[in-house]
Amino acid sequence: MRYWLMKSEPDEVSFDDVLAAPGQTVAWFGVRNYQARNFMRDAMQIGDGILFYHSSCAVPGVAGIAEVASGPYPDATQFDSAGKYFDPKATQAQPRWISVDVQAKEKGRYLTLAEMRAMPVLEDMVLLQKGSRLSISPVTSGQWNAILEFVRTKD
DNA sequence: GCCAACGTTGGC
DNA sequence: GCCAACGTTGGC
Repeated sequence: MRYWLMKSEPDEVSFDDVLAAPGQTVAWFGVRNYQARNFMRDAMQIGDGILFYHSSCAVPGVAGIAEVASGPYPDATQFDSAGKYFDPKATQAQPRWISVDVQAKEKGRYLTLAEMRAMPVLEDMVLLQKGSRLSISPVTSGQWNAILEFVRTKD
């Protein structure tokens, strides 16, 4: 059982979009970074915890709690020549990019990036390191517990 | 829109 | 294999 933070642009897929999806589950598509891909392919297990993070928006932060709901499988968007995630070097026989399914579990208090930076327990988070841009990053159990406690706090 | 930081590409 | 140029990310 591991924990992860996964970034999504809410204009594209927000946490509410996942909550509204059938089974509260969506395919995590569009990862085009090898390190992030390798986390999905090699390290993620069904049931791992996910911090669903909203990036590139007015108030970036953790929007909800989710869970890994499938093993890795080829990301369909790499084969769509009309789409923005098309990769001409990927083939059906040798896919380059993968997806996992993500299921929304719990929506509580929104934890902003600014609030995260103010929490000493989170100072070592990969997300908060200078220059860090990884769209999928590991989270320790200590970081996870602190964030879960915040998310479950009433305002 | 700016720009720092990072990843990828491609010439050599 | 080096590294400059370019493209992307993502906060502000």
